[in-house]
Amino acid sequence: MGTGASDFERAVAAVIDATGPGEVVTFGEVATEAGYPGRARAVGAFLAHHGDGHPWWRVVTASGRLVPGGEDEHGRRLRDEGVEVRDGHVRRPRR
DNA sequence: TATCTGACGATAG
DNA sequence: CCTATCGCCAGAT
Repeated sequence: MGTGASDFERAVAAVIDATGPGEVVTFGEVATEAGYPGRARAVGAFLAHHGDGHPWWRVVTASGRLVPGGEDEHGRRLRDEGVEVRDGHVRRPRR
């Protein structure tokens, strides 16, 4: 076994799992931090299918936009950690 | 193998 | 703030 998850998924999961409460990161940031710059979409795909078990709610788009279709739950989770959420979007983590 | 889709990113209008 | 377009990659069909 060793072939289950790819290095990409493993690295991405590690970065997301390394985030702390109240901390917000973007998909592109996670990809870059994981060592795979430009794979922001792959990060989203990973969370969409394997996000369970990881603090996926701490990951938002580069514009601070929350998960489309799950803004209510996403925003609720972030607010629960002390993150300022405004109308389905969080204060831009990147300026 | 080709094509489509999508929890992305950036730029342009 | 919005849509449109292009570039990017992984998984599904």
